[in-house]
Amino acid sequence: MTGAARKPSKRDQTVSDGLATAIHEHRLTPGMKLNEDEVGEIFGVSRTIVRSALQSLSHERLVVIEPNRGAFVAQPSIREAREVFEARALLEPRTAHSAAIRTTPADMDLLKRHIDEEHAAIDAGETGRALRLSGSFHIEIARIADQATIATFIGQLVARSSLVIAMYWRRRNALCESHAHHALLDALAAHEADRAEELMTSHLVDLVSLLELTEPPDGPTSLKEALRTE
Amino acid sequence: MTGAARKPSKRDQTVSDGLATAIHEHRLTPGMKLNEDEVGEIFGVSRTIVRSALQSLSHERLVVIEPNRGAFVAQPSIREAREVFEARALLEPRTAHSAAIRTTPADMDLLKRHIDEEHAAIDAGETGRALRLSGSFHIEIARIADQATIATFIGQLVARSSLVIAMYWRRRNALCESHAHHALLDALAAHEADRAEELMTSHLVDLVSLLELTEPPDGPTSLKEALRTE
DNA sequence: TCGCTGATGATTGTATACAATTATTGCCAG
DNA sequence: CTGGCAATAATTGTATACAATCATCAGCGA
Repeated sequence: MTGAARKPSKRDQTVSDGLATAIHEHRLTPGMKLNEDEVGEIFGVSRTIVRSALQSLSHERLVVIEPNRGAFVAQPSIREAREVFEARALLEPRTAHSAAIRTTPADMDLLKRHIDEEHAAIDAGETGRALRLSGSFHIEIARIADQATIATFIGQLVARSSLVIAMYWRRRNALCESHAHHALLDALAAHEADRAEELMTSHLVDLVSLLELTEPPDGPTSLKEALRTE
Repeated sequence: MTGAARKPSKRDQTVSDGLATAIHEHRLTPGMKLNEDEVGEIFGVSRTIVRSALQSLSHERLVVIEPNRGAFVAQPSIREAREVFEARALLEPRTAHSAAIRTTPADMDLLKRHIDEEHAAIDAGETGRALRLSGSFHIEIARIADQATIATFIGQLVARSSLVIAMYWRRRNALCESHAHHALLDALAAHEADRAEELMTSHLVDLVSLLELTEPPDGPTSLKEALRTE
């Protein structure tokens, strides 16, 4: 349930969802090459479908397509990383505000279950899954705010954040942010919109502070990529 | 120069730019069917390219792809229309703020020339072109703000606004908004960030006020569309 | 006349074949 | 042994062919 959007005829969606999930869970890491034949064989579809899915992901900036060279998992620059979180800082707090006003008991149940899953994933050591769920939490809030357009943007930003985290999050001391999510949950439950807004703001600030956006990113995945002059 | 983004191998871009421009200029109106063979023949490319371009436009919500039925110019609902301008209200004022701080003389020249072109188009009665240029003005400001990520979002919103205007702008008494753009220009030139922010806010409010978002939209383009039960 | 059903035609969905481009490897001159 | 170059292989870009789905309409029966 990443994003309820257009419908490029189902099979494209399967492939791009599969790839997107793998990226969210850091199983596909920045810079990796996505060979069309290979991907096609994995999902049991032809290159036509794969190309369609890759273009879709490229539009969301999860993948970069270099003409005649192929598709690669995106490697957001430090600047891009900053921009992504600046955009989130612009969109998410107000969205949390709106969400706090509209949160229904059903929404609360969903969010609670979400956090539980997140904890379970952390306890089970499935950091990849935990990370993806952590992002979904933000998307869920955007959905509750009932602003589909903004929710779409936030969805894209969360997805890109996953790449940023993969590249710039050096200190991997477990996702300590679950506390922040809990606090947000409380504010939403109490319909305290202003508090929710503030909590979201500081939560995002915290996230950025956990990144190391002053140094160049990790070395590339493969030697080839390392020695490319681009 | 609508958007400097990914590069799906040049030819897709040509087609999708062509279609997008036509939509911006209201030569393609909401609900129109975009037949793949037809479009392909017009641009001299195969359906492969056309489909790629259509998917791209569908991702930006300018086009809606209905599985097994084809691609149509999007018909934003009243709700979508509101959301688009709410999102703009969230993004553009702060962007104008940033832009005011960073505007260079070169930027000013560009914006001035832009406004001149806009006026020329209005005087020449080319309302379509005027409308497109009016949108580009906003995009230009986002570019000046030097936030590529947010600029991309604004670009999409401006594009969708064009559809909203096509559907909901009943009173077509010339684009009187050029005054607002002039005022913005002045604020940018003077680096008065706060004023630029306020001007942008009120400009967007004005724009929305010119729309009629209380009634259902215009009748469909063709009888077929009219009688569809969707 | 109205409504249903089945055949026909048009359009989209997918796979595959071929062309163009890029990457790799082996070879030879220096 | 090194560096450049040419041949080969691998991969992407595009067009086309075929399959699947949907729209249209004629024909039939009520």
